[in-house]
Amino acid sequence: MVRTFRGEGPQKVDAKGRVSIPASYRPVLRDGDPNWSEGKPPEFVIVYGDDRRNYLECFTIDSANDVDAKIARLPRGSRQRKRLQTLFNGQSLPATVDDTGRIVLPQKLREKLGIENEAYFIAMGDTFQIWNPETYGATEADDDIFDELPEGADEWALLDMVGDE
Amino acid sequence: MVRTFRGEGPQKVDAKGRVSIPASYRPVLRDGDPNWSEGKPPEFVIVYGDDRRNYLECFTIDSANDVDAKIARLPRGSRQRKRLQTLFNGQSLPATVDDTGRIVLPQKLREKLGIENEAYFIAMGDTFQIWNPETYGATEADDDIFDELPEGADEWALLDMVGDE
DNA sequence: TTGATTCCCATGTTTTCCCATGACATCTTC
DNA sequence: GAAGATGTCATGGGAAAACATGGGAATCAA
Repeated sequence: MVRTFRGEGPQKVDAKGRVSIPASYRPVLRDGDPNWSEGKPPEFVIVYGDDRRNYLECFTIDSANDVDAKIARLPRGSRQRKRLQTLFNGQSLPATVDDTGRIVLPQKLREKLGIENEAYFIAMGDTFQIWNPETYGATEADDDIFDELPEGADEWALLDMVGDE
Repeated sequence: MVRTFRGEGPQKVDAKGRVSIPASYRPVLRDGDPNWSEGKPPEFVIVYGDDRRNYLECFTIDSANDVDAKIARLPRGSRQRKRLQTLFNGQSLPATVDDTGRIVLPQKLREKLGIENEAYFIAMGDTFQIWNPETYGATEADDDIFDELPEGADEWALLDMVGDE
């Protein structure tokens, strides 16, 4: 079973909003879709959020279900639950990978991100993100936690902040 | 089986009160209607409540049955039970999706919400809501728990308030 | 009978589907 | 090991289907 997205890179977006999903993500999407079977197109979930969020976050069906289950454990009517449902159920949409490995980014989302003819994909563990290439460059450059590490430390130092189990 | 509504957006309401149900909700409504079969129009339940409630909450037949079952477990004659029955059985009505994917919002409900020619749909897990677009904008804007999160945190931080099992 | 409700048909637009092509990379086969 | 064969991938274009929305006639209800 494959469950972690890996890799990053730019991808062309055509006039209809179609984008190829990086080939290495596709098996992960398939495996993460409990309804998938040979011949059917894999489905997944795109979370776009409100205007503070300038990228798309993509979940396999399985991980989306996990999140939904977690949300469902919050007290009904609580503000957290409402907010999370707005984000995760409202400001999101189901997507389908077609048989050539593409998805369609609806115009609404392309406008939101300012994407015209290129999108930047980056793997993020059990999700992946889609950015406007320019936004991605800018945001990453000026918000890098690595810059805050002590001189000489390398990124793995961040891992030591996790307790083993 | 599809069970989670996803997506949001405005939808035109015509002079007769007709509104298109967002296409992505339709399969969920169908799957949630145990009586549905090819060719029949899917049914669901609209809860409108009293004047404290300024939106409509829509349930699939299945989830409406779940709610009814839960209510039935409350002590007969208890105030909670009475209140919930009033809301859920009394201040609600059955609805049918026609073959073009629309429903009719009765005039009474349009007046209650102040809806004239547009309605705002938003998915909320196993239900979806219908708002007057202005009311929705206003309510969301001034009650956002996200504004209270620490600088740099994103919405998922809200999820951490849930215990894992 | 008069307004409201339902049903049927119409239309412009958006999405989806199906087919096609060119770039690579790999595998074959002599 | 070189020319071709094969496969995957990214990308494009046109046709077909789905969708959102309107309008009118038929039906219903009070």
